[in-house]
Amino acid sequence: MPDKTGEKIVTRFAPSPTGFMHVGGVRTALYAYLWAKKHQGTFILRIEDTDKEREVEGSIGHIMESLKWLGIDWDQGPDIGGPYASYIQSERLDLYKKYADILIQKGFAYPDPYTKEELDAFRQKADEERKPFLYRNHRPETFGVWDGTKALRFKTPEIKSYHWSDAVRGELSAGEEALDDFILIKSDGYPTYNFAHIIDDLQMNVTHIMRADEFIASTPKFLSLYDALEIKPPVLVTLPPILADGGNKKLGKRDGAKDILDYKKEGYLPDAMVNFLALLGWNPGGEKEIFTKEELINIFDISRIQNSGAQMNLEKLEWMNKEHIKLLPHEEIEKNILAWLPEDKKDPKLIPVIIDRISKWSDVTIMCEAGELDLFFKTPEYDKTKLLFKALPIERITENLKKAIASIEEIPENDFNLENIKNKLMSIAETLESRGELLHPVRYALSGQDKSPDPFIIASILGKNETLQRLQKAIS
RNA sequence: GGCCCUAUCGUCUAACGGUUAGGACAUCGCCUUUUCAAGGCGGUAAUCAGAGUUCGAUUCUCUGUAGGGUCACCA
Repeated sequence: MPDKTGEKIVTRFAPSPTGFMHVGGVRTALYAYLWAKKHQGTFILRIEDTDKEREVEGSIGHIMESLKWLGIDWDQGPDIGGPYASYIQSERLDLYKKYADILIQKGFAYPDPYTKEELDAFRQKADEERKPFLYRNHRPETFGVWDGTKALRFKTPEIKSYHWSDAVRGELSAGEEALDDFILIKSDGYPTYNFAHIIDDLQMNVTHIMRADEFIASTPKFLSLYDALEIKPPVLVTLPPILADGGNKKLGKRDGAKDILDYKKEGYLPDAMVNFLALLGWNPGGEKEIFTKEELINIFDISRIQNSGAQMNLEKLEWMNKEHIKLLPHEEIEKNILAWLPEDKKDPKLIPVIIDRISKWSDVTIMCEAGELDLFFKTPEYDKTKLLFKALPIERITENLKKAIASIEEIPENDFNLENIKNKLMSIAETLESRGELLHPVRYALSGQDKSPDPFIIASILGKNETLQRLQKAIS
């Protein structure tokens, strides 16, 4: 491995600016980042904007914002520059032209004489014959000088079966059918991904290419180009696909893959997202599952990346986010809950009832919208028959409630806290046949709801005065 | 159709020839101060199928099956 020979590890994330980023892209970026950082190497952000048709305005900013949110910081990139600037492919056209000329000189590139219609006809014929379409079957005998108005094709030097090694998948191979004369430079002057990424990785000294497994099929084409250029390819690190939640289809934008920043909007923690994505397709082998970003950098290892696809699992993400919330200092948790509470409910006293009921910050909003906190702000209207506990007569319940009122009145205003309320109420409840016959009516009288936090915490939040008023109302 | 990749509980995964096949999420049950949540404890649940190699296969080989990728002037 290059890292053992002292060669500096250089990885890159090279998205095309065609819209938002989803978890698939983010995980590719994350693995590249973790591997570079683990070796004090360099992580590059490069924008592959060679398809002007598909480009979406604002994507680059969006991509950078997404990575920044997650703390995936790049050492070289479009905004901060670096020794190989520019990091935007459309600004590097001269470089591709230079290498295109080299290929032409070597006799490994030629202008494509066909029109789109002719090409489509070839393709259709191959399709009808149930054969793979191979351009090289139609390669012209002789070709003229490339003047830039036609597409420039790569003339595959040798048609053969390729065998190569992948850091994740091991030994891979493909038949000759995988080799073809692909386009290096399009007729609009922009290079294709197939050509540009190889030139860029070469120039930027990239040592490891993290990529999705859809590129396995075109690897022989790349290898053939490396051969023509007489350069050694970087280590290929093929990542397993991320599958849509509940299915076995690869997660993609058409399948409802979400913008990674939507998770931010929903109140997921970046560390939780990083942790979750790191473990989706890789794992360190132990039984520990909660890791900080720094821990991940230390233990990440490409040799333990998974071969097969992994389903995106929202429930596990939520669980993991909750675990990461628990890691936060208490003040931090309170600050966030308060921030997510609507203006009319920003009361620090509510935090104890909220804190265990959320797995992400937006759950605070959901709780509010469901009216779960309303009972703390207005005296509830309720069905008095529900005060009853099991089949006990109303007289017995009233009697219990009176005892509760009496005991609560004994608590001094200044000592009206959770612990004292609990002690007082429990001391009475213990004397009864069942604790429920006191606790249930009290809880219901205070909350007016079938489901609510326990009576002690409700009372402590309501305060002595309001607690007594509600209990009085129940027996009146 | 050609070429290629993949295959352990529902899901994410551990086990790099010998384990009662382990953990986590989810699920189910019980417990804890009534309900809900949280928490604790416990349960159900998997090696795709068939051959072969081997004293012994989840693990190695082959075949089949299933799923996926790819065959663009997209990346």
